[in-house]
Amino acid sequence: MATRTASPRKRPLQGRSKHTVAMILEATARVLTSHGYDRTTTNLVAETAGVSIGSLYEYFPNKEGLVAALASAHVAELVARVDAVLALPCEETPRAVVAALVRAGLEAHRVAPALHKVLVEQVPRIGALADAMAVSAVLQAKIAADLQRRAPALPPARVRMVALVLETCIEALTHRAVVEAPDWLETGEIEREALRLLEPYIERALGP
Amino acid sequence: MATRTASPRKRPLQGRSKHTVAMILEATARVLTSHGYDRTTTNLVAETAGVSIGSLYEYFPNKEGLVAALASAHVAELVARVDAVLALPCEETPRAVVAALVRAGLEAHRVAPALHKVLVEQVPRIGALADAMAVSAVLQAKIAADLQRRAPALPPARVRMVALVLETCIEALTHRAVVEAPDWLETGEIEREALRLLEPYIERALGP
DNA sequence: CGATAATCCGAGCGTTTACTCAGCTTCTCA
DNA sequence: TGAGAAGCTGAGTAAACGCTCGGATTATCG
Repeated sequence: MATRTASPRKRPLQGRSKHTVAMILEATARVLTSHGYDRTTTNLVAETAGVSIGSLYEYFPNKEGLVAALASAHVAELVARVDAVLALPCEETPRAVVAALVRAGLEAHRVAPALHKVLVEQVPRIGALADAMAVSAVLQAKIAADLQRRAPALPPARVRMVALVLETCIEALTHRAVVEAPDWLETGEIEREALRLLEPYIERALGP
Repeated sequence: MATRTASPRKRPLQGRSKHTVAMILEATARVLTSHGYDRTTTNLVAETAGVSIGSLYEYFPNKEGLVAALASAHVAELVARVDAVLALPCEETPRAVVAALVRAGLEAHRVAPALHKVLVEQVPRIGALADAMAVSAVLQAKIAADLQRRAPALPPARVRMVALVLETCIEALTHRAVVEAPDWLETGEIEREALRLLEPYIERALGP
């Protein structure tokens, strides 16, 4: 079983192996959503991808590595979206920024709700997976920095708390929508309600 | 491995066996917090409890059963606390009810934050565990019913949405505090901030 | 073309671990 | 007090599954 800490593996150089890696990741996502984390075996992933188990282990150190790759792709996308929002000009009202953050969180989960559900509910947050899935701290720091920039007068401790609340609620509402009612992701109902919750909060927190 | 669906086992009748079961559950909690879910083996639990593995399987159908017992105890406590809050007289303001709900959520997690952290982060929500850990829907229904009682004029769909937001945010903030800053559970800082967020929201939602 | 590197293959090894069972000990109660 | 019920024991079983390894196949390039 081993569970070694993600040892370095061969990197795909030729187009052939790049394709193989892509197939493996795609298969991982498919197996994960259809079988769940526990019943996802490396052999099944390889078979589903149409490659041999040996090839799989050329590029991924272990089962964790497969899932971590998917998770960090998602995390990277989310971070990118948030960065884009926080690059908005300083003149934007806090409401607008919050609205954009909510939208960013929701957009990032529209792609593959079923996969996200498995990731959230079944994948144990330990080892490499823990790091891969620990976005919240990063996002909170980014949001806090941005808030501080827009409201320099506020004490940093206060800003951090507000960032925590914002990030926590956006993530929670997004995930609830993903796991309990994917429809609401489409209709935008969750988005509207999140704003009803967070806009007054941010106005009071930053405003006079 | 099997993973059969929680088959019925012997129930502890004499005081001796009741004590054994208690020891096993206590050991489960200890091993869970110190080793994590994956590294929690039934043999280790039995050893830690000071009983034989055979005795363990007299009372618990499988590994899931152990964890499910802990989880549903926690869930039962939480539900009881929420029920107590919702039994408050109708004259109470919505703010007061929300404050009480926040407090209930936080109180229920003060007992064993480390255990809750493992339960939330590492235990896969599948099979028996899924049921055991699916409180949110139940709580939302209870909260919705109460809100409707206090504001009969509101459309049911709207009430359900508000209940979802309330329950989601309380749980999320509570869990964040548990896993990221158990201190804030004690200081009451999280509680105050949660109210700053939720009181304006509920007033607008129920009010004129 | 020949040589070297990159890629791919898949049977099977070794370990882990949930769980059983046959027999022993302790309790209950008529 | 003794017979049956309840409880306890722990070495052993069986099966799952992650992962390796020796070797075949294909690409790259002088």
